[in-house]
Amino acid sequence: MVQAGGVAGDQLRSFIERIERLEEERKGIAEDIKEVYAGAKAVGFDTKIMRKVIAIRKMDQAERQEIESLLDVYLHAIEGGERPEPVSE
Amino acid sequence: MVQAGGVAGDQLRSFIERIERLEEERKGIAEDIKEVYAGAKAVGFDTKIMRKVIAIRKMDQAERQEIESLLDVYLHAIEGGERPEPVSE
Amino acid sequence: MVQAGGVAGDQLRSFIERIERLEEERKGIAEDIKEVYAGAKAVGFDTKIMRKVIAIRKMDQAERQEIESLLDVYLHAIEGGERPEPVSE
Amino acid sequence: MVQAGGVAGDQLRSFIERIERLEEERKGIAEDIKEVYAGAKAVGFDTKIMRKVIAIRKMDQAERQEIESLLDVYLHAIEGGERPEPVSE
DNA sequence: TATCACTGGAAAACTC
DNA sequence: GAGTTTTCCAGTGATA
Repeated sequence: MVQAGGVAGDQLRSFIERIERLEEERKGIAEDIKEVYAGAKAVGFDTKIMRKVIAIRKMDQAERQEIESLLDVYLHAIEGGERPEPVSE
Repeated sequence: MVQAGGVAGDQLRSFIERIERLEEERKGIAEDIKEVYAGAKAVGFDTKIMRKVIAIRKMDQAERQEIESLLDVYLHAIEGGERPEPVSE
Repeated sequence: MVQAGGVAGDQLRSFIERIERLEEERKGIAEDIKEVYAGAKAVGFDTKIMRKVIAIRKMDQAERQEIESLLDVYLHAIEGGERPEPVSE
Repeated sequence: MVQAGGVAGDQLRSFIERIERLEEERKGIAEDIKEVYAGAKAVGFDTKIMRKVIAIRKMDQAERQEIESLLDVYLHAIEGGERPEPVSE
């Protein structure tokens, strides 16, 4: 055997290096974000409020997606004949 | 010493039993919820859709709370003099 | 047109509200449990171990129920006049 | 009155949108990482161990950087003509 | 039964 | 350095 690991070892190394590269990137982006916050703070904005605003916008977006997925489910149910219409009677 | 644990043991036992009782309750409620879904399904409703609706309503509520907390932070910031008004200039 | 929210709508609304109420309760209990853990931690207990203990007791209980139900089956078989085979193996 | 959304508003909006874009990117990378782990798992590697390996390599790297920076300081001191004390302790 | 999403706890990161 | 918030993963429970 040539070296500890052999082919499996090469494969493992490849996976790990890919992850490490991605984590580097992610770290870089995290720093960018931090810098933007710092810049905003430097010109007088309250970063705590900014974070809240961003959180709310994120929730909005998530909700919109949920509603769309609801629509999908609903249309699918109609096709399937689950319950004829929401309002019969 | 009378028995393994003594006073500390009694205390621990008490904590654990309280938790177990609460978990029983929680389990009971989970069963109730399941029953309600079953009842709804029995009269023809699509539980998948129901779950979506409930999830969306939950998100609405969470968002409303986030907005209120944003307001709190905002008012606090004004008092603190962070940034005079959102729109100066 | 009856309007969205006819009888079926009322029924659906009722189901959903019941579920939401139950989920509220469940959430409340989850908070209670957390508080008990916090209290235990405050007086020096290791909550991680406590969780293990509770998990084990739960398994024990499940086992006991298993045995009891086995016993029930066995006794019913006897009452029914069938001659149960002696449990071999 | 300039209207909510004057210059300060534009500036704020710009900050927030930049952050949101960066968070999108970060999210994408996080997903990539997850996929790599999934791929590794699929061919039989233990991701838990992989995480450990990566953590250790990160520590190693931090250590190496520590050493290099120490070396830098030392070399600069030499160039500057100061006579560094031999590293004692 | 097996996949699928979700909840809850543990760990990590960031802020102050 | 402490405290709070995000992030991550494992366990649980629902659905098909």
